[in-house]
Amino acid sequence: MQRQWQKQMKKDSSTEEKIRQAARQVFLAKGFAGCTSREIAEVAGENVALVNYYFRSKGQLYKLIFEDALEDFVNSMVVVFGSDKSLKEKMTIFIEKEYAFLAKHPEIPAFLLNEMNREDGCSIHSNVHFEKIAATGVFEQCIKAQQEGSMRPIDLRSIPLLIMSNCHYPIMAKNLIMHLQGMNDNEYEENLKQHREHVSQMLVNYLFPEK
Amino acid sequence: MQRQWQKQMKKDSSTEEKIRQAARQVFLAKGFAGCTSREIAEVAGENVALVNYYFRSKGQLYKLIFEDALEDFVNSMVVVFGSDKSLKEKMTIFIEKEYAFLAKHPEIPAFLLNEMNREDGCSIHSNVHFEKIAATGVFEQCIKAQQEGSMRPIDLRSIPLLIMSNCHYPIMAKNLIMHLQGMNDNEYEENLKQHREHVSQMLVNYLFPEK
DNA sequence: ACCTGTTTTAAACAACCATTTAAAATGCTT
DNA sequence: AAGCATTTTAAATGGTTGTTTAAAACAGGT
Repeated sequence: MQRQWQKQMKKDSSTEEKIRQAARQVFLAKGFAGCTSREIAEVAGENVALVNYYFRSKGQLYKLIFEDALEDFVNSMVVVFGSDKSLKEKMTIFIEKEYAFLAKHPEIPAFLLNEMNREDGCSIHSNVHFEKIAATGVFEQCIKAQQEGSMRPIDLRSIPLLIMSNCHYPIMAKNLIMHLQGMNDNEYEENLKQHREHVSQMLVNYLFPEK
Repeated sequence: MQRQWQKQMKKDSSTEEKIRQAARQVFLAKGFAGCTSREIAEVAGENVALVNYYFRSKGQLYKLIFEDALEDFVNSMVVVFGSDKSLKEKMTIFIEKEYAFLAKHPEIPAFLLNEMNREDGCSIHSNVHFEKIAATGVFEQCIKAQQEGSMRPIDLRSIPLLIMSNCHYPIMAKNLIMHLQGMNDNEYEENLKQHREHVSQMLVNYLFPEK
């Protein structure tokens, strides 16, 4: 007996959803081993047993959150690459959007990265994410640009790495750099704006050399 | 009653040192919350109680390892900056050495970074590390180069960030990138060599523009 | 009001955690 | 060989972990 209005309710404010959101918040902040089921339930304002009632186990819930975060992460790329701009424009826009996205979700890169390094971690068992990016045709666009000579002829696999390095690291390493350089939060955020411009210029200059 | 030869012994193969090394290995691989005292003792091949006997607590031992790793990390920078080469040369050499260092200690960047993001984590309570780098005079060298026009006049705090982003991220994100792009270990390592060249060229081109 | 399936609760569970204890083993000095 | 401090051990401590249980509360249909 399916009651549609109940299913709808689930996606909004049900206990299940409250726990899911609490789990996302806590897992992203502290990682799998760094938190407890009880902590998640507490943040959700619900009983501990409900975590297992709705999600069977802490690990199962974690997998769900991981896939969720990975999807957000990949989607934030796909949007830009799927447009019909030139490669140079796409990259400039992407860097802009990526910095904006990471300002809202600063924990995602480190979360995914750590999870992939965890032994027995949630390895990525399908290439659906890669295909999503490939489906935008951005790789063909690169090959064409390289043939035309407008783009530096480098291994295509190095390009995402160059971009991600310069977008993700400054967010992930905020606390490390801040402390090492004796800055405070405001100073760092201010510096980040300048830094974004340098990253943008540097990458464009390198990948699309003039002459 | 201090027995000097015993103190010497401690630094080599004593139980204390065995535990310290085991702790370093395990902490770097799994983080503080991701492992147990028993696991460390097991790797060291010693009794669990000895962890507390020699280091009082898991947290105390962790702090020791953290400082240790941070020092290695900073030292790997100081060596290069302290030489009497030109800035451009220093940077090229540094990137080379950093990639080599990280090939041997790939877990260090993520370890330090995560620790700095951990609530109640080992924040850096002294600026001795920063001063070690400053003492090489590399910052003055930068200012002079910027005044001469041989170096792009950007905020000095952005320069370490640019370099570290492009040196550390490709190591830290190995598993993530590998899985997303469907590569294997050998392919990634191969790609990394090319990538290092791009990083080197790109940074030099940007920071020391010709004309 | 009663039945029925779902949701929530407090309590209990065994397993494991970091740490402590007290006794045993070890090695050096005399 | 005896004495002594240091080192190592097995066992126990109290607390916390993820998960299960069984009963209670709640809902809608009849």
